[in-house]
Amino acid sequence: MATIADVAQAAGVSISTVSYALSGKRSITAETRDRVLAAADELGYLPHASARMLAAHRSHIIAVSEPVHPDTDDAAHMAFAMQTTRVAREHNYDTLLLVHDDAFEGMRRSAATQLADGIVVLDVDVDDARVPLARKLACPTVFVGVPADTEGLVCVDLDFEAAARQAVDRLVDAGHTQIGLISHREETLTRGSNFPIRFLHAFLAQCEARGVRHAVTHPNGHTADGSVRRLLEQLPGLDGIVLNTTADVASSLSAILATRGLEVPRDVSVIAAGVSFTTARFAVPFDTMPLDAHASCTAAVDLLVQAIDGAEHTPRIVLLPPTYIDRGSVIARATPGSP
Amino acid sequence: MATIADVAQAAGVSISTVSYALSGKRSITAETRDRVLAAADELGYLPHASARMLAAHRSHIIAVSEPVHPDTDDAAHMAFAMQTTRVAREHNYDTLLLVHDDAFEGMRRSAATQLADGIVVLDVDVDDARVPLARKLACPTVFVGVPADTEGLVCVDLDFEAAARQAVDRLVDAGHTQIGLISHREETLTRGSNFPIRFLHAFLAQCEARGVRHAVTHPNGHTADGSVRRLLEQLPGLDGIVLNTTADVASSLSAILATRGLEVPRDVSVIAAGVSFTTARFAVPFDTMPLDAHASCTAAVDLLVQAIDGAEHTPRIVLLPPTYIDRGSVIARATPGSP
DNA sequence: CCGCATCGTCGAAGCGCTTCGAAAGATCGC
DNA sequence: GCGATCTTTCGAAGCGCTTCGACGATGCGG
Repeated sequence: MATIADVAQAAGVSISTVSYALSGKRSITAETRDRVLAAADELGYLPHASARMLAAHRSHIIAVSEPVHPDTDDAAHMAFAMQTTRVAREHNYDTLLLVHDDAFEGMRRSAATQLADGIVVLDVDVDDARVPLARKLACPTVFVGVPADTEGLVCVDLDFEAAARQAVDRLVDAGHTQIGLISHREETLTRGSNFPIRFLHAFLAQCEARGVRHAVTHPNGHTADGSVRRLLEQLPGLDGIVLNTTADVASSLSAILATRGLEVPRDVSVIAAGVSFTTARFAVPFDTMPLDAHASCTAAVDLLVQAIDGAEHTPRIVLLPPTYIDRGSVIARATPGSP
Repeated sequence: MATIADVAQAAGVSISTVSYALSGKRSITAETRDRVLAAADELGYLPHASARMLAAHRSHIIAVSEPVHPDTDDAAHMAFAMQTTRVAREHNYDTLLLVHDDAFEGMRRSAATQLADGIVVLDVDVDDARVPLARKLACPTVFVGVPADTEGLVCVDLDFEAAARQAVDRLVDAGHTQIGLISHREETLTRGSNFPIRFLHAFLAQCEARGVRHAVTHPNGHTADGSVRRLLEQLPGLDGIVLNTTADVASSLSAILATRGLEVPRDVSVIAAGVSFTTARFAVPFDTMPLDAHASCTAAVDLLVQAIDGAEHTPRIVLLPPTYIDRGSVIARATPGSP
């Protein structure tokens, strides 16, 4: 491998001149620069990565922490990791993949050894162990997803409130008249993230605004059993359900509706909004408004690179507009009075 | 961040003593070593990654080249990348993820800058551009999958011949009497990889050995159209099909059989063997014997780490025993004469 | 025509670690 | 009891790069 010294010799200049000619950090005569560039090209010179890292105090590597939660599916994981990698390359960063147990331990390691300049935390849990870790790491970190306690963090996530409004609008526009929201469990609302609460409030507000009958329920177990019962008590003519809940509750919904002779979408339309799991593999796939991998990873990497480059890295939550994915679980209802 | 000098000072020894105490590369008195370890622990010392890389001429990073071919699905990609990462960690290596275009360019870059100590090439194409690249890179490389020209390469792949034999055995054991093989296109056999040929020979040999009627056909387009016609001409009572072909031909099979009133598995059983794509999402999912991510990535990383550590890295093809994945496309046939 | 910027280039000092050779003690045989 | 040998530790030389300060050369105004 050619070193910078080889290039310097070939171009008849000093090592520092080569460095400046290649980095452009000091002015160099055009003629000299061309000679250096030609020599570098000739020799196929590429700077030795670790030497550069050591001297420049910068690795140009971003760590991607990706535990593989059973809730999310592999294809979704891949999409996020890949997007992060793709965007990172555009900023001239490589990505180190940290999976499973190493998603946690690797964060500590790559930060402490200064292997990574920054960290992107994927597949964030409400009560994620990587949150306190990130706080004490002294390494720029961006979360894709919002945990319960966001104190001091930079997070990118779906705009929950917009998702709630859009879900209500979809149903109302399609002629639904009685809409139920299956939210998170009570405990989650009280001691967990404030995002389920914000979703809930936006849902209520939008239902009021559109003048549609509605009801809200919180599951008490891991199925939608009680929730469906309570919704039907309040809204006997229930024809639309919005899900902003956990994967197990959501996946049980179709079967539970079936026990009451209700079928999706024939009798009830369903939209899963602001959920982090995929609904594609459900027996009946639901329309959903997920966190978009492309948009969120682009935003996350942009924020991270800014932070690494010393621009501001103040704690904040960046909310991205939802994208609606139609899987056929919402159909138009004849409005009362129509044929 | 604490440096080795801090540890040395705290332990009251020289820098080199700390280095040797931590690496174990020279003998150090137990008492001294304990003092050093205690000091390192106390200070939370972890060696600076790039300094170590530079001095030791080793990055402890493995690059994972993963273009994302449309043929393979995302979940499969993820499985391979993750397994590679997991196994690499067990050897104390981190993985750099190179995707899309960068799967190629990144290989060159990470090898030339000595960012990576070795490369794992995933999702290998028959005629893969990364093959000639790997040859001139002077960086240990292992392919997971077998390209057409394997000259000078280290590859890990499925044992095609065993897969062919096992496919025939399955069908014969389940009472099938007329088995057809849909192989690759003629051109592929003549100028491409020799693995389709080896599969074909093993298929023929096993059919002879089991004394079952059989026929072979090569598709001429991108569907199984002509192949099915030719097979039925030679075997009017065709009841089993083995696929060792491309994704597009395989995915067209069910529909083409349907035009002749044949249904899988009611009338014809199907096994896809030694194919690199997934059949899980086909309208009718086929039983398959794919390259196992866990086994192949483990083997690949083991080989790679050996090569990096200076043990032998002689070109070779490592073939792994196939695993049968049952998706219900093979059912038992009543043998002639049975009720 | 001299002093003072300005510009382009160079030399050298690190960055934090590994590793070689050697020094200093300890141990042993004769 | 003294040289030979072995053990344990140290000092210093890099690894290949970035970057700071300095230096000679040029251009300018007074």
